[in-house]
Amino acid sequence: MEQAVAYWKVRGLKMTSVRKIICQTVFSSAEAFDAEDLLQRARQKDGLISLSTIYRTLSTLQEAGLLVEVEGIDRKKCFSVVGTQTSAASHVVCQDCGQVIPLENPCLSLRESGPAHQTGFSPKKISLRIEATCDELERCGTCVRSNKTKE
Amino acid sequence: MEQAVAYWKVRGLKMTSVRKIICQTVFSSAEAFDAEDLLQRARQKDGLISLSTIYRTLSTLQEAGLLVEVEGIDRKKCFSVVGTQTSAASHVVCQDCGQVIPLENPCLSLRESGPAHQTGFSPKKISLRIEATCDELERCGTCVRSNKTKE
DNA sequence: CTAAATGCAAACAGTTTGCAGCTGC
DNA sequence: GCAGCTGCAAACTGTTTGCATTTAG
Repeated sequence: MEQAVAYWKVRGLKMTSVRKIICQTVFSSAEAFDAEDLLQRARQKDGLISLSTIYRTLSTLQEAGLLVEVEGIDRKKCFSVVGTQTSAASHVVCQDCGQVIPLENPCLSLRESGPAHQTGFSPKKISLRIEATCDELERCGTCVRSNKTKE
Repeated sequence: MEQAVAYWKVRGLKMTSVRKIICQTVFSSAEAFDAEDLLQRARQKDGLISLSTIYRTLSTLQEAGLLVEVEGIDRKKCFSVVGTQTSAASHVVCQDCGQVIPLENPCLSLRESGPAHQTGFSPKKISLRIEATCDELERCGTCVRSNKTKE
């Protein structure tokens, strides 16, 4: 969050009230979210925020390296907050509820960049995407996560 | 190729001339391709083939487990022929020329399904996507692959 | 006061779908 | 001959963009 502010300040960009709200919402997310989700949640604080602003803000946060993009189950762009990882990210994408859960995977980059290098490429972003079904749904008929009692 | 024929036969579907052409084209591809690429190439054999048929055929080949989907650099759906791999696939996606190159990565699934399992999910598809830049382009100013002297 | 940010509506791109006619079996 | 396939054009969906207006610094 402070990093986002810093990023904007450095580039001579403005910290507006809308951006503040979006940032607060973004950085309090445990899972990945798509633009629509974020709009929903941000509008609870300011009902006028528009989708385009959401997209624009997500772009800059991504450029700032504070978010990574993941493809959701329905091909939507999803975003998740990056921790300390450099350029590699792992996510589980649930086929049942569509939820996208970040996974710790500290050595992914180390492990996987080698082979790519050997084929004549320099890896820039590595992402592991695991599409999966929810065990709980399988057992109980409902998936706790699908009711989005989140945050 | 024979597998595709078999798949259709089993399901009571037809082997048409259009499908034959599309299959030939698909299964002679060294790299991943998107619908447009495939249309291009298939039309060299039959100038009337339509995009919708391409999409529809790609879908069934994917259902048949003969193709996997990868996200291209421009967010297009790309497809690559699966070898013997089960449910895991690795690709390098070149940021420079957009080409998508399949990577051998025999143990990916073994290595990566564990952690997902522990979080309460059963992995169904695992895909490793490495977005990279082309070393050659970096050195020489042109990327051999970008002129698509392929196949 | 000026450059940047916003909301809105319109534009876009890739993909999917409905339908009338054609084709394999 | 009937189920399934095809091409076309139209519909869709998520995302991006142009523009007139507002706002931070």
